[in-house]
This record gives sequence, structure tokens and C-alpha cells, in this order.
Amino acid sequence: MIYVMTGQTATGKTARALELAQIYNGELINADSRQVYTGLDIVTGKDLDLTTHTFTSVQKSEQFDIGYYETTSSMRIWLYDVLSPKNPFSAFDFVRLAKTVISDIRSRGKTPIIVGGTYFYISQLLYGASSAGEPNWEIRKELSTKSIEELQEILSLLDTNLFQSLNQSERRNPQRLIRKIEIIKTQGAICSTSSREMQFTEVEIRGLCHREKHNLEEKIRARVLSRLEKGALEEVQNLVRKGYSMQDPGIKTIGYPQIISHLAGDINYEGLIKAWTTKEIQYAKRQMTLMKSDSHIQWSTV
RNA sequence: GCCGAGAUAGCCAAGGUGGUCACGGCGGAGGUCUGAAAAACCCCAGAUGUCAGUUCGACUCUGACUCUCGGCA
Repeated sequence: MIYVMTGQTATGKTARALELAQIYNGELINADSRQVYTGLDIVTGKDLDLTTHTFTSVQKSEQFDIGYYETTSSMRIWLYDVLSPKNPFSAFDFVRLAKTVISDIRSRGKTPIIVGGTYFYISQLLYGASSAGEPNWEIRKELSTKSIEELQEILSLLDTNLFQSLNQSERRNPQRLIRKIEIIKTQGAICSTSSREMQFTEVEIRGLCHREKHNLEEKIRARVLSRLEKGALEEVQNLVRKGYSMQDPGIKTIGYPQIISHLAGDINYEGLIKAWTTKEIQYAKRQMTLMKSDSHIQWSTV
């Protein structure tokens, strides 16, 4: 059995997942695309205060450090602090790492509990059977200098039918165009018949969402304020001092650009709170747009 | 009180010889997504301070009023 705890931001997913872990003798696997980064703690809301703060590394490679934090009640939380914010991380990486951890947890007779708001990662783990292959950052870098018109033309030349079938949103989305070109260049073609079947036999997916929009707004605002109190500004100052900037993949995370602007004097404190809160609310909205198409999710409201 | 500048959407804001006026950005609603997803992208709604005058026609010109911001007293 695998449990999945997902849903909107600021709904208390981690707390609920820990309850599940208690009941089912489980261990948590983080499915949050930001909390995999080292050093992004307060702003991303890593629940390290629930742990003993000691990271136990289990499998370390050049790219990734797979390990866990142990909670005060001796439960493990995996896939925090996997890599530096300097490096890109992808759904491909997540699926690979999560599968490794799932095997490890099961081999010890425990239950994997996947928890996080990055539904895209979760969907790729649960349903993604694509043979499309991993990201090729060389090709992406090369294509990133092209204009949107150039990208459209390149893709159109490679596969006219595919390009014709794209909607406006995708045609004008450089990242999506680059990804498609990348697949064709590395695989020869895009396999359109790849399945969307459940990869595991027994899975229970639970989702948490806010009952009303104003609940969400209040919760998020309160959480932003509490993160600032906990030292979000200092966290960012340290990162900046260590040479991290908005260009780094990990820093392209809600909260960081806004705080950096504030530290640079571009926006005042009130402006920072507002900008950060607004981005979080917009994110929560996008999460729902994506998640509500999954009929397997059992929803509850908070 | 006087002088000057201004008043365009929830906020910021561009404009033009008077001709269906109305560029953008933010915010708001909705959406897209098969390994960048806290990303990237699509799309929709919404405005000329008030009152008069000139005119076939005023957001644009004139006057008064109201309000705002500077400066002087």
C-alpha cells in the first residue's frame, strides 16, 4: 500500500501525513519540488522543527543526496535536501529518487507515504509511463536563446502534425516547445500513445483544499508573516551572501525573488508581504486547476 | 488665500490635429500542461472626477465646481 497526501498549499499536509505514518507504520517521502533543495528552509516551509535536525545520508551520488530526517517520534522524512539550489531538478529525477526510496521503505516492512503539493511530480510517479526520457540540459540551453517564432518553426519542421495539434497556450510556451523539440531530437519522435495507467497496485490518494477562498487568503497571509518572523529575510541574506541569485533554479521559488527585491530596496516591507502572499494565492489556485482533473483524489476541505 | 500641476478600470499608467477613441503592466476570473511545475504559457472581464458650454460629434477644446499633489503666503 502507498498513501499519497497532496493538495493546496497551507492546508497542513505534512501534519496529516504524519498521522497516517503513525497509523500505518509509515515513512514520509517529500513530493515538494522546492523542499528538495538544501538551504531553502524557512521560505519553503520545510518542517524541520518537527525533526531532530540531523540528516542521515543513505545514498549519495555526484548529483543527489538521498537521505532522511528523523522526527522526534522516530519517523523518517525522505527527500528533503537532495541537491543545491544551483542545480536543476526535474520530475524525472523525482520519480527515480522516489522509486528508490519506496523500495527501501518497503524492504524494511514500512509503508511509503508521499506528501507534497507538487502534483506534477506525483502524477508522473503514479501514472507516468512515458518513454520520453530525461531532460537534456544541453539541448535546452542551446534552444533557450531562440525566439518563440524560431522555436515554433523548428518544431513545425520536425513534426508538422504535432505542431498543428498544439493549442495557443502550448504554441507560445517556450519551455513546452523546447521540451517537444528535445524529445524528437533525442528519441526520434514523440510517442503519442504512452499510457497513463496507475503504476502501483494499491494506492490511496488524499487531497486537502481550502473550503473558501478567503480561508486560503487568511491562512497564506498568516503563514507568510510567520515565515518572516522565523527569519526568512536572514535565510535569503545568507543565500545571497553565498552567491545564490534569482538565476539559480532553486531560487526561482515563490518568496525568494520578492525578498531579494525587498533587500535590494526595490519594494518596502508591506509590498513584500503583499507580493509574496499574492504569489502563494495564485499558486494555490493553479494547484487546484491541475489536481481537480484527477478523479482518484479523495478530497477533504480544511 | 494665491500660483502651478494633475484627475483615464481595484492599483500604476500611455496617448492623440475633436470622428465607433482607449496601449500597456499589476491585481481579478477562467484555463493549458506526459520528465523545468512554487515553472512556463493561454485567455476573459473592467475606465475617461462632477456640471455646463462650443460642436453634426467632446475623453480630447472652453468655463465653473470638487478633490489630490507641489510651491508661496
